[in-house]
Amino acid sequence: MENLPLQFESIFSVDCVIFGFDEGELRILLIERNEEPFKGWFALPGNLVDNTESIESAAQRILYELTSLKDIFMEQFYTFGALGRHPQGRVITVAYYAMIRLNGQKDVKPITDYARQAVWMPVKDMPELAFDHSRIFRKSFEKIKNKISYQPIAFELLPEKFTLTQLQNLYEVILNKKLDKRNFRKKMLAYDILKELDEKQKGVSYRAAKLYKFDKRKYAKHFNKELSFAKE
Amino acid sequence: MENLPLQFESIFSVDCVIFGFDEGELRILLIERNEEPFKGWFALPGNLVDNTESIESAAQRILYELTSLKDIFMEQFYTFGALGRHPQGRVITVAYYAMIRLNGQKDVKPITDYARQAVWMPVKDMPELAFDHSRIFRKSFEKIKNKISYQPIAFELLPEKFTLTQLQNLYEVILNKKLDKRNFRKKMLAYDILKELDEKQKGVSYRAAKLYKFDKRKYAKHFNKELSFAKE
DNA sequence: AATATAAGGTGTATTTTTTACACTAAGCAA
DNA sequence: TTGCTTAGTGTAAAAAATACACCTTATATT
Repeated sequence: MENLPLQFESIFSVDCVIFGFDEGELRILLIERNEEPFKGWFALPGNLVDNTESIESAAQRILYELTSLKDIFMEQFYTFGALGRHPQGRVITVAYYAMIRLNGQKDVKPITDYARQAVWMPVKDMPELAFDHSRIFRKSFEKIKNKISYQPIAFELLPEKFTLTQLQNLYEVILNKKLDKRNFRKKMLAYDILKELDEKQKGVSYRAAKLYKFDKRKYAKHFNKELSFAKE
Repeated sequence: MENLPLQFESIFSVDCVIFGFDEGELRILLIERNEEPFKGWFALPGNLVDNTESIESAAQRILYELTSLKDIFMEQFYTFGALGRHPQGRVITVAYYAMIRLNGQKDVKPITDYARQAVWMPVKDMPELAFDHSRIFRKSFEKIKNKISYQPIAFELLPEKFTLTQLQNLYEVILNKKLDKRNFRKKMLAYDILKELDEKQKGVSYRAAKLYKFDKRKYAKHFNKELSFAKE
């Protein structure tokens, strides 16, 4: 952090891993590149950070330009700076992830013509991505997998009103394992962060389930405390 | 990650938060700056990353130049890129932390003259640091506090042979709370990552305690599995 | 109207983990 | 030998995690 020339330039970028959940499927938001290198490849939405903006606001701006999504809260999870990661030179990228609600369809359309399209790609169908984006994606996935185990972040992916079964499905998809229905419900309800609504599912061809809402206030109360050794 | 000029420059830096534990006290490694800005202030060891080195190796090199420490395994924990963090312009810093063993004294001497000295500063006596380094330090401390709660990383700070009481003291210092002796020992031993030695403490003016060693192989075995929801 | 279908919803017993809690043992020093 | 200081130990109670199976309810089908 020293010996600086009085003026300097920087090449930083941000890349965004945006998770969505739809029809029981976990998806992430990709763009199809319309520029070399990797023209025609899928990539994470990402671009260069200006020297006049914070990294966070760059992430917001870039995500908007490439997908039309606005006001998404993203969390930084790792910075990638290996030497060979961009064919044209040294680029260090700060990676962010977010989990968002796909109410029916969120329109995702690039505003610049620099991405040909933006798509919600099912995680299970992920192609090889441009640059080292596959690696970035894998790291983000580990991150949320880990985080969901001790913090109920999964709500951010669900519609505002959801059933316990939907919630469980989401956990099962992210953790990639079956969970016991009774134990799952017991545990979730014991956390006391769900509000049971007087409403039921509609339009299903079987018995409709009760709907729940996530209760932010209670969540904040409970999940400031930590686990395991810190518990005592 | 696009529209790159064919050549470009970067101003990245790394900052290192190195934890040590000595005489029951948690310390971190600081340098006293010998250059403007913040000449005479204490700061985290850090400097600019060359375009020809990976961030990790830059961290190694810089730590060596400023403190003579070599071959320290550091873990990246956050990237700081707020606009005003360096008075001369935009600098994005990737921050690393490490926990190391202070066998008696590790010599810490700057090799460049760009730091006047390097010191092991007790965490409880920390002065306000240069730039936003106080903030970086606080974030690193939260990180290890959190991590120690589910992974026994504390061993890295202790001498190779240590007593259970020393280990407990360290936990207490990091977590900033008293732990129950019997429960602590029970839990630690139950993890089955300690090797009991046939040796005792020497040179103490009271009953000598048994010495233990950390068993890396067993550690690796146990701590690949995760907690809580992932347990089932 | 009766039946089939598909998911919703519920409880208990067992095991494991966490917590709370206090005294004796050993070694050194005076 | 006595006193001082830390080492070292066990048990009971509470809480949390797990394993496990059937009846209920809404809709669709005949």
